[in-house]
Amino acid sequence: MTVLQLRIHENLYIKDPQSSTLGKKIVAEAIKQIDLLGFEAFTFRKLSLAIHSTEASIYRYFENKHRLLIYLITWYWSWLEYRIQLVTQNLPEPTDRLKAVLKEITNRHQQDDSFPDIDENALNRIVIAESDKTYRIKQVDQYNEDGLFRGYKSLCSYLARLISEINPSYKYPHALASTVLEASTQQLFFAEHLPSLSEVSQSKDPYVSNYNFLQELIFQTIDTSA
Amino acid sequence: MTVLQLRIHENLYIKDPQSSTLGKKIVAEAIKQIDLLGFEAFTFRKLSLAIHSTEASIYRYFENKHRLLIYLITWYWSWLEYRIQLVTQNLPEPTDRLKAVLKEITNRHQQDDSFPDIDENALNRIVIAESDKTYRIKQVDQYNEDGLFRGYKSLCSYLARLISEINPSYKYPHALASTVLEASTQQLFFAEHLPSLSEVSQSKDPYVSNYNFLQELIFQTIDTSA
DNA sequence: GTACGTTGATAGTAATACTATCATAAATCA
DNA sequence: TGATTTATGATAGTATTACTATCAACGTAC
Repeated sequence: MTVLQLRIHENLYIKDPQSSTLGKKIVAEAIKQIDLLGFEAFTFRKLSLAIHSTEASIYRYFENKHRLLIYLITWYWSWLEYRIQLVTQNLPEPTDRLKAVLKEITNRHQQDDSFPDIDENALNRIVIAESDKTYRIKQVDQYNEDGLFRGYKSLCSYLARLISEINPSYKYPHALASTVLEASTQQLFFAEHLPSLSEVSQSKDPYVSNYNFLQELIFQTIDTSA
Repeated sequence: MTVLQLRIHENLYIKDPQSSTLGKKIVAEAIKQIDLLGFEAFTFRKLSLAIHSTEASIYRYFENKHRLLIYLITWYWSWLEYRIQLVTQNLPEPTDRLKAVLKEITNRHQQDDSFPDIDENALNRIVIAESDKTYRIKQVDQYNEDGLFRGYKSLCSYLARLISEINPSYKYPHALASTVLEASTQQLFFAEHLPSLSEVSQSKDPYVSNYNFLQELIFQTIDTSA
């Protein structure tokens, strides 16, 4: 299988971690540790010890641990968009495309051999647990200006365009798209940790149940027959 | 106007801040500072300086700043539920009740004279900016066991019951309730900081636009005519 | 073979999130 | 009134974090 690389916005790193062995080790181990410890308890010191490197070296790749998190989450959204393109290529009907997109978004992902350095499954868990932390910060406006959220915004506007294609008169395609995207991870988080907030928790396969919930939500909302 | 008090889960504080002058000052100033600085930059040291007290004294009320945040956000959800009860009292039709509830949830709140110590407007901004931080933590399961999220869960299940009343066959009342509750603050956050993620940002009054978006979302989703 | 770029080693700093101890003033109770 | 809790303040101290700075060593490229 061909090994691929995703282009990640250059403001997210100081030195491209995909360009060196150490960079790849930093990213791979960061995914492991954030998944395991949670973002708060994760530190560059722990990371440096695990890969037998130093804090100073890691700082040469990432300005701080928060930018590293945004880098990882952005990588995930970009990867999702790439997979969505693959999956929707041969679907002429926008309705089918939307369903396929939702399937992909709510999928419990396995290792993607096109990107051998990244553990997509662990990254998926990180997205579920930590993705909000990318933008729920005081500096959100500055970060946004610097283009750090383009990965997420790109995916969201793709979804919004698809919604508009199906129902051009629907007034809130972007709001619906962002709501569904957010809910897609939120409901899984609730299912695991605050089960009384979502029926998804009672299902044998929460991922499938999540898909059903969101599919109904989106199609009912933009349904023109009403 | 009668001055009221909300009962907040006792695990959220060490000593009830509503029981003393210092306690009230801590809460009032914390709201000001978190609103102004954001939760990350907010510290007990800054807070203690502002109210001419000491860190040690604040620690006698709250175990740490995170629990103080949960206390504030819980206060807000409980207050919302209290207001919702007022507003829905005389509405026999569940459809009218749901609309009134949504109006209340999406309202840009003003000072409530029944609670003179709390700046509801600032607290509303804190909820929009920081509410996720209450539960997006590694200790979420322990916190949940300790009952720290009952305020939010109570509001969510109220909404879910209302949804079920309108459409008893709808399969995801809690998931829809939590999605709408989350979206109600999220969309306002996006409108202000990441406007391309929501049409709500383009409206003259984002609060009204947010209401319209959510109202349509919820009623279309549980509509039985389809 | 030299120059440059990458990494490692080490040290240091300001701030944070606490914990502990003791003194003092005020409120409570007998 | 006097004794005793109780609440707060004052002060000090600690481990950890999130960096920044400097210099040495190593390998590669020209």
